[in-house]
Amino acid sequence: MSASNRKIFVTNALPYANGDIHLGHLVGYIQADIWVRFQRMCGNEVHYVCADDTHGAPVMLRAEKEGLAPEVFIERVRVEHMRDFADFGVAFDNYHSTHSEENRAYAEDIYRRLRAAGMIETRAIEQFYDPVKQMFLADRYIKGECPKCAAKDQYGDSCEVCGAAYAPTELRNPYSAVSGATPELRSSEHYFFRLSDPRAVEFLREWTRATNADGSRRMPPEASNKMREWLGEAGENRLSDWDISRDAPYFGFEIPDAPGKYFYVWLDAPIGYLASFKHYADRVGLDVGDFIDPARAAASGTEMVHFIGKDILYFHALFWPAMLQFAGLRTPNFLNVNGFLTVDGAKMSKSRGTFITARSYLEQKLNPEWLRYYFAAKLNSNIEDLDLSLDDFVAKVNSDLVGKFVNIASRCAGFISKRFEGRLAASDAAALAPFGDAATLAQLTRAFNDRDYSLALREIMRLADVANVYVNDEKPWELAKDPAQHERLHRACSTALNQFRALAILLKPVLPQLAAQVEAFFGVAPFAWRDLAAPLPAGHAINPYAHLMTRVERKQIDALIEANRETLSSDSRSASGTAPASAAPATPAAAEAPAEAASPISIDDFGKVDLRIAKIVAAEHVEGAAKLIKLQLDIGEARPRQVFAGIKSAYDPALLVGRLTVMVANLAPRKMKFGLSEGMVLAASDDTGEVPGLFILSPDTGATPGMRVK
RNA sequence: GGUGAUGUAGCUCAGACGGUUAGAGCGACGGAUUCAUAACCCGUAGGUCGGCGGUUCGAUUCCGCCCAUCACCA
Repeated sequence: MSASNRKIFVTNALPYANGDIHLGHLVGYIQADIWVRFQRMCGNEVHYVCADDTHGAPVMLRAEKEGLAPEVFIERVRVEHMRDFADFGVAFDNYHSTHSEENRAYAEDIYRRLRAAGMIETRAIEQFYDPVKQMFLADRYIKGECPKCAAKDQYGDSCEVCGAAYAPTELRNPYSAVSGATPELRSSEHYFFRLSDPRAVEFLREWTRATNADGSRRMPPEASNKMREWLGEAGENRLSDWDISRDAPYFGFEIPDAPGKYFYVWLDAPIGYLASFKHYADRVGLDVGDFIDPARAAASGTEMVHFIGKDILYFHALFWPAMLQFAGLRTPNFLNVNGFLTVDGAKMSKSRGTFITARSYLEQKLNPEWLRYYFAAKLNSNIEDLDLSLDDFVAKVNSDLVGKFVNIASRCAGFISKRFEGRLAASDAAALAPFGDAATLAQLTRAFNDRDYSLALREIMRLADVANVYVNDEKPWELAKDPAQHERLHRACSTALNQFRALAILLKPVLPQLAAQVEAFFGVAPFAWRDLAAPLPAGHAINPYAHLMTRVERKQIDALIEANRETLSSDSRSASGTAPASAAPATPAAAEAPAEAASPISIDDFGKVDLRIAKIVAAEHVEGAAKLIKLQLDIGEARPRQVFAGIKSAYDPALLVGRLTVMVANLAPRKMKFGLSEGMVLAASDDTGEVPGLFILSPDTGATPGMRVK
């Protein structure tokens, strides 16, 4: 890494707006989030954005099935996705939508530039058409009998029974999966991006092989192998042109100067990275040009890094760089590619209950940081699949995080609080040496930067062992019995706590919530990487220790699996599953009595509370307030209400803007140190403190600001 | 069918540009300890490094074939 600060634009693949976020998605998001947090801790400037990928036939048909306008449907999904990511600590600076004006503008602009560069051509193609539904059908919407083995109800691309692959036109007795009608072949004019153009092939061959200005590679070696395979040898041309248009009806953007033709969802999806970035940059006053104009990006040294799954490598390694290049925009510096998630060595399965949604994980009261740690402990920079072994998950979290890491503070803090008035002594430099060792820190820094988190965590856990051995050798419990050893006790516990502090700093990219608790325990400012340089000095006051993390129990995991198990009869939960989690079967954990309900009140009592749907029109941090976010809430009044909400620990203001929530509108205004608070927003939290987090409420789609809640 | 990746202790994974007794964590077993939400510490057992062949003084590490798993392509 260079000494000067890096300026990095980071994206995660856009999740499709037709289903819940599940643990498989989270691998890539957690991987990217850890990287972003690490870069920021090192003082680098990072802009981290994402968005929902909203266009295409699946969304259109799904919304129709639910009786909603697609715009309404995708907004509902977007809010769910944002909440899932936020709850797992994936802290985007912005979470936008591909169905946005920014994206339309970029898509049209890029298309026009590609057309001007001679990279677009039109061609008539023959495709199945559903005469009842009056739409062209993608391969997956055509079913019929396999031409090889005659198995019934096979999809248009391959047979699940005999494995044969074929074209949809080869199916016997084809029918539309949408309407059941017999499809007819029709011709239609399509628009193509000329990937087979020698200029594109040459560019991609070069782009894959070359490195960035600083000599770093553009993608993992496995990915460039794949690219070579796709591109073929020099002189060879294996690429075919890319069909970027779809006929109406289609949910998407109409192609300029082509009535009735729409951009294929994959054309505008990656452009959504730029759109989300623009949406964010406009808000915070950042100049997008420094990041997307090739000359200016080179001049200012900005980087663009994408985190994607291996299933979409083709789009990001071929189409996307080619699109950017021929539209005169900067190309990515790095594509990080992650593999798929398996559970106990097998593909995620709904019937086995291993298709685990992010929401169900949270509802079973599992700590998101457990999963962040587990994924990090197994992630490296290559494209291999990652296995979530449930027994291993329990063992690793309990042993590493609770048994080793948290235990260090737990076994020493009491002595400092009880005997030394919460103040540290000077530390034993020799015992701290392994934690400040230059070679070790360089290795850890490199491991995080290279996304080799498993290596980093192995090394960090080695250091945790060092700390536990130190405590064992010093035996503070014996020192405590001997008044003559008073100073030695003080020094030993102070040293161990400084060892613990170093570990917490190193773990912060992975465990931001836990690190925040440790920062509060030590009463210090948010940890940065440079804090590793020096321990807390003698005299530093710490706060009383509160237990930092509980253990996972196998029965919690069993309950999670049970909650995700889908039986054949429960088709209320569709394949893409946005069914409310309350539909999950009762489980031991779910059946546990919630906190005692308060004593009954009359309906009149309740009526005194004026609850309103409120739209968050602005949100910002409050200077000097540890817990507060300042919100401007639109409840249909002439002027938005100003409300201070104690939700800073759980929400990023940027992600709140635009959300609907519920507020108490007739609460007496209260003058606070930071200004007048004219109401309160409702949020849920676990009174026992066992489940971390704070959750504000969201109304179902359709509610509008000012509506009364009763 | 083609291409690629993976296959190392019971489990999850490191590692070796070919070279003395192949490593870690977890689990198991034994011991020690009680500060710590039974955590921690010390120790022991466990592997013919997927199979077969080749190159080599020597291969688990290189090459070929085969098997298994996964992915991509057609």
